[in-house]
Amino acid sequence: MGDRKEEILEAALDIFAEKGYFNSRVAEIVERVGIAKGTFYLYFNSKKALFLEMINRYELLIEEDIDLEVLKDNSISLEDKLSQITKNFFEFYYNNRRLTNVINREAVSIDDDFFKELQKMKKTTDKIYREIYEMLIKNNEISAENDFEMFINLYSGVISSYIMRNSIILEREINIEKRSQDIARYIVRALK
Amino acid sequence: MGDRKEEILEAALDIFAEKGYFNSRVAEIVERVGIAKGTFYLYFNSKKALFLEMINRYELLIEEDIDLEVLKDNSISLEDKLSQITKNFFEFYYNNRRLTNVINREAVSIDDDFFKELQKMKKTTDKIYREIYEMLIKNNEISAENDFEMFINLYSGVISSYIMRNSIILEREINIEKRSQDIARYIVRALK
Amino acid sequence: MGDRKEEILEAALDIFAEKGYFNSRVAEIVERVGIAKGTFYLYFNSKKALFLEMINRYELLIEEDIDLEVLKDNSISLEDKLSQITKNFFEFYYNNRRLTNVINREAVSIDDDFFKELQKMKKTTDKIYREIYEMLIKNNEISAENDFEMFINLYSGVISSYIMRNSIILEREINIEKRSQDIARYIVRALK
Amino acid sequence: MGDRKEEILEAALDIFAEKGYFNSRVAEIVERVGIAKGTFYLYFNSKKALFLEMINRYELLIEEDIDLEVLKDNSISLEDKLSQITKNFFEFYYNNRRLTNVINREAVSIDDDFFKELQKMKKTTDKIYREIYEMLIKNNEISAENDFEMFINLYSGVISSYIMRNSIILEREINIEKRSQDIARYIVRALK
DNA sequence: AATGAATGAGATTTCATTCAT
DNA sequence: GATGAATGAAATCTCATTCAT
Repeated sequence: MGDRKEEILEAALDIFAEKGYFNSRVAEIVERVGIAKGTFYLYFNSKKALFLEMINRYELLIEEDIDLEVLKDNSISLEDKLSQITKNFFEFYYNNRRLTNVINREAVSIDDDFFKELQKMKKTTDKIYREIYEMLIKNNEISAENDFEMFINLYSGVISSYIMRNSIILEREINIEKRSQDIARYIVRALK
Repeated sequence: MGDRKEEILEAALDIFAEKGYFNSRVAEIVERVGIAKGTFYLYFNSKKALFLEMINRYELLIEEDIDLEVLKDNSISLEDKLSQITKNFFEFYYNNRRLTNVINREAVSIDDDFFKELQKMKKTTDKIYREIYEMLIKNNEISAENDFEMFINLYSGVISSYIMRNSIILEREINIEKRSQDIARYIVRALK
Repeated sequence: MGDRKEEILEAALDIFAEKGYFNSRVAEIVERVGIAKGTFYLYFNSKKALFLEMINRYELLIEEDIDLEVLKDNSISLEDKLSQITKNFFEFYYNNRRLTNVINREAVSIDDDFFKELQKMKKTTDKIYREIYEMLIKNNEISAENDFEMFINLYSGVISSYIMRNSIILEREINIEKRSQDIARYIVRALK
Repeated sequence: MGDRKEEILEAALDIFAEKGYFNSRVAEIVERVGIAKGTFYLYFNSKKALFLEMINRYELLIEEDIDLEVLKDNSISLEDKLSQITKNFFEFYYNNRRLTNVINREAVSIDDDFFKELQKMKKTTDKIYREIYEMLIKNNEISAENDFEMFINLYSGVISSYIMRNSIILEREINIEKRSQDIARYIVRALK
């Protein structure tokens, strides 16, 4: 069954979230799943391959889950648009918070293969922010004098900051609804 | 001499910056310094102790280098104040960019000792942002309805984002002067 | 059907010839046959048992295929007799060249069970050479002062050398007809 | 000390001679030397690297130990020349009999790195036989109609055969002096 | 203070074999 | 007969750390 693979990924994520990739042992992962060591290698060629697949799936998830349709809706205000997308980001990160943490943590670990996979992911998120930016410019919702670099750092910066500052203590909750509105309001004020 | 210790820290930073803490070997560090393995342990109790000292020193550096005096100067505008402090942050990060990268990277690596050290560092930077925030509130330079959480995420978020997005490719330069002014302007607009 | 067993032996020989016994995996063998791993163990108790059977069959083949009848024919010369037998050896080795290579290669691998099986094979070939030797001595075709040890080393040595020197590059062809005549001529000259 | 490396090579040879390369474990080698596992890897990058070095040293030994000077001495007969060289070969193989066995055994193990190293060795021995062959042809000591391929198979064949037939039971002794003379006599008779 | 050979616990990975279906 | 997922013992190799010199 393909479920066995999912079980391994799930257990690995638990362990990685708890102690980081480098401090996690294949022995612990298989113990948590309740399988033999050899079984692990039926599903993944190596511990590294498992992590690469994890990152890869995360990337696909982002692409799928961040919905930009709202940008095209002319009946709602800029602030509401950004608020909804921000909420979408927060929800995505919240729903995948362990994975988000694991990847953010190990993110720049210098290993050529990780680096490539993470660059791919960066491209994906950059593309999302660029779409938002261009839609806003096109509709004259933000001033054309704001360059993209400024926009992405301001917008993704505040979101990341929320995520990361709160990720260390995972349990600490953010009021997503309110914070999304706040962020949208500030961004609009800053960029209009 | 005490210089020997500095040499080791310097070499370790080179290696950590290049391949991350976990992928770096004590063997490589001592080879770069040109000393024997045993010598390393005359100066540090362990590889981990070296890294903890590195983080600790970084923390002291921040406290020393970020100058908040400008906040008290009533002759200059809010925007200029923030611009100067932002520039101060950028310059600090730029001057210590390898160390900044190394620490950001490994920052959340879950190991109790690292965790404690990094929490201490977080307290230090939080304290700096809090001082800025309170000064601004006290002088009515930003609206009192902005809570600190919002302020720090917005402000430190955009700075971190600039640092991290550009850190991967270290050579890529930011126009610090201009970007500091831009950021200050946006923050003021957002929070006034 | 019994064919299944032959298929496995055939595939195993392919793989052994390509990478040697120790570097060959049961997984590869069954994959080549297109059967499941479990099926392999319906036909052989172990990977080793398969190899032992392979060696055993080779031994039976030699006994069957090397035809010593010509030695009894008084109408042909010593040289022609040896030439025909030599040709017979070469043809046997050529027809079973992968198997010959595999067995020569692993031949002395010290494992008690292999050792026993290979000793049995050595006895078989020694017996053949001894029959040739005794026939030649009996018919006064070679001088009685040549001892068997000398004979077998000279005769089997030159044949083996041809086989092994050319086995590494399997494609390289020997002109069997001519080389058999040459060898016979030299042996006769040397031993008469 | 470099002696430690020699100790490891010596112990490895013992074990390889006893059970073959593939059946030997690094654990056994280090146990025999009386060192820790890690120590092994200070001297050799891998088990394979150790074996490659072993083969390489053997090759250098052959080149050094087989003395062809006698061929140039016009005061002695062809038979005596060959006898002396044959004795030289036998003595070399006898003095290095465990190594000879190990290498012959694993010789054709198909692994690209072994293959390359063994090809190098084959070139070395071929060169020695070719020098002998050409000296003999030049001095008209053997008939020019004998081609090199025939010569090397006949000559190296009988020597190898003696070595290999007796290697299985290592203790069995050959009367080197007598057998060298015999072989020389036969070769001369065969090729004159 | 400095050395560096030696350590050995422990990590990842392999693969012949089993057994419930 | 046939399957193939699962096993787990055992192998190779790593590397932070020690300690006699």
